[in-house]
Amino acid sequence: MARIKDVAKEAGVAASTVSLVLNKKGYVSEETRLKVEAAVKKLNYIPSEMARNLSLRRTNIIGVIVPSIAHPFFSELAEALETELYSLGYKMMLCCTKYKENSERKFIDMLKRRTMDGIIMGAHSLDVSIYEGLKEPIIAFDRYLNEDIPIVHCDHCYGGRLAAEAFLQHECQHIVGIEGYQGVHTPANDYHRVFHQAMREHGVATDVLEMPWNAFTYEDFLLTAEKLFAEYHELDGIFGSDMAIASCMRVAARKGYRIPQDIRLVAYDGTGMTQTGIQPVTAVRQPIEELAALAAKKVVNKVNGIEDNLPWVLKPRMLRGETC
Amino acid sequence: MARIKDVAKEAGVAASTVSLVLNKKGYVSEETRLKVEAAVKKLNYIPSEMARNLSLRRTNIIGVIVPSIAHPFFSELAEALETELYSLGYKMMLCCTKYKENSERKFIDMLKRRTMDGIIMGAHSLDVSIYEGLKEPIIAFDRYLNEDIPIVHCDHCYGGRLAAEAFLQHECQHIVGIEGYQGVHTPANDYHRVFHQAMREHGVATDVLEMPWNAFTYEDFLLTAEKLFAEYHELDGIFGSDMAIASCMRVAARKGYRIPQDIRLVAYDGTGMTQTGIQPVTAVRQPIEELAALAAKKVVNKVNGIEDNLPWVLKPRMLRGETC
DNA sequence: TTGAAAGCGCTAACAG
DNA sequence: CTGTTAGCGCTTTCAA
Repeated sequence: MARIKDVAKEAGVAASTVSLVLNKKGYVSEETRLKVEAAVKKLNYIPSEMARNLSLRRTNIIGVIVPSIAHPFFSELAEALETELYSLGYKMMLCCTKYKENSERKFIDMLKRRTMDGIIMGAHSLDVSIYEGLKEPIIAFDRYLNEDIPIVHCDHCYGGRLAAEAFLQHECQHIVGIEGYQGVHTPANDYHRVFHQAMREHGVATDVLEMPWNAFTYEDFLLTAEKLFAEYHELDGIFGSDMAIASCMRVAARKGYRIPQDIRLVAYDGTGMTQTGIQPVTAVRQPIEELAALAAKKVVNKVNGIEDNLPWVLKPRMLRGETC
Repeated sequence: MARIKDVAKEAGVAASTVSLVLNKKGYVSEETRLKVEAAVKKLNYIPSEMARNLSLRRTNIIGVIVPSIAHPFFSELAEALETELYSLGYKMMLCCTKYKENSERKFIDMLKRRTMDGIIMGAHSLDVSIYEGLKEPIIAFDRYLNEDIPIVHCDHCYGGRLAAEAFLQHECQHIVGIEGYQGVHTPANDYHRVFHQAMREHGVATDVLEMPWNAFTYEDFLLTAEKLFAEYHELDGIFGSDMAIASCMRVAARKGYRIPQDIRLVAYDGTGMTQTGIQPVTAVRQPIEELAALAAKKVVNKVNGIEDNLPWVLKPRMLRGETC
């Protein structure tokens, strides 16, 4: 492996000059530039990023922490984040916490070790104490971590209202909401709160089925759907995340319910999966790409000590489907 | 930020001794160990990974290149890869090539710059020349890159036969296969080849609809499904990837086809999405977790110069659904 | 416009 | 068992 020294020797200049040429900094005469470029080509020189990182004290890596990536919401989010970070000159290191005891803490350790320059944190932490006093650049995605950590999220109150409006156009009597584990402190809890309140105001009965913590697989959701239909017999509406609704459709169909005649369904998230399959689902769509772009820009700005006045909250919108 | 020097001074020892303690290497007396540990705690010392990387010439990062992560197959794959890599002591850097011109080449450049120690390459490259003469550790996932790059993949010939058997239990006359862009050199092309051959041998007519290159979004698949039903009117069977089949279900339902009475569907991949929704899909399931574990182990072994005799090819299995 | 020299913060021979 | 020394390969003052 050729090093910068070798290139310098080959070109008959100093290493620092090679550095200047490579990074297009300072003033270098055309002549020496050409000599250096020729030497680079001849030796097939490729600078070591590790050395560069150490010298510059930055890696241009942003860590992204999510519970799971095998989940439509997080997979669309991760894709958008990666694309946006890439266009900002950063690479994305991914951590899925779901199956890994303590991995969240280890990831925060990496941040302190400067393995990455900053973090976008979207996992469902129960123990938020590890974020206390953290000086490194970090942005929360749809999670409350602490007062000092800014948080990018969707306007879930508005989302809850959209869902309520969809149901209120029909004559539902009893709607069950499938919620994530309530021990997680997230703005997303708002959409259920607002939804149930709106339904109550209109005299519609609602119930809540809470998912276990960190349950994100198809199996988890199918089990929950089974439980829901076993527990509630009079229901005529279900409100929950895309995965929850997809699983309920499966169980409802098996039990002979017709959708939407017997039972109405509204999904929250509105990822691509709601728009394929036999019946496209009526869904509240979170603006995933825009949220990701925002989070990426904000964390990069933070890394570079730039203040911005980008918004923190973006509005969802309704996707009209055939299930409500 | 405290450095190893500061810790050494605080503990009254040399930096190298601190290093030994931190990395649990060599022999260090209990007494000095305690002194060092106390100093570490007192100064709140966290070693810099960049310096470590430079010194060791390794980052413990594995790059994973896929076309898109917002796609059920790749998202399940990425999750499994990340989990496996994590358990082997590696971090995963992700690159989605779909929307990024030239990003594949840039990623290979990073490998040469030693930004990461190795790569698992699963994107749909058209230009395979960038892999020629590559000395760095790289494993291909379901892609032919060149003679020197080993490739982990599913036994697609067997998968094609499984799909054929599913259809042959019924009386199909005309089956259309939705295929990926054939310009990509991948073992996955085998399953269609084997499938069509088997159908021909049993006197069943088949046709092929080819997707454009790098088309992986829900919209891409919905367009293809529309095209399929516009082009073929007599069809009574469709074979394609999970996403293709999900989209066809949508269009078929809209056109009034009953599934499976009027039209039979078999999906290839068998990701979680096939098992939710109104009708669970009959699918050939690739052993994603096992493939990922294999690819991860192999790339790590390659990074460490270890020869292994782990298998390269794993068999898929049939998931019985309601669509065929 | 260029070069010498001093880091960046850690690891690893090697000597004692 | 511990300290000295010499890197790892690049960047960046600062002088010339």
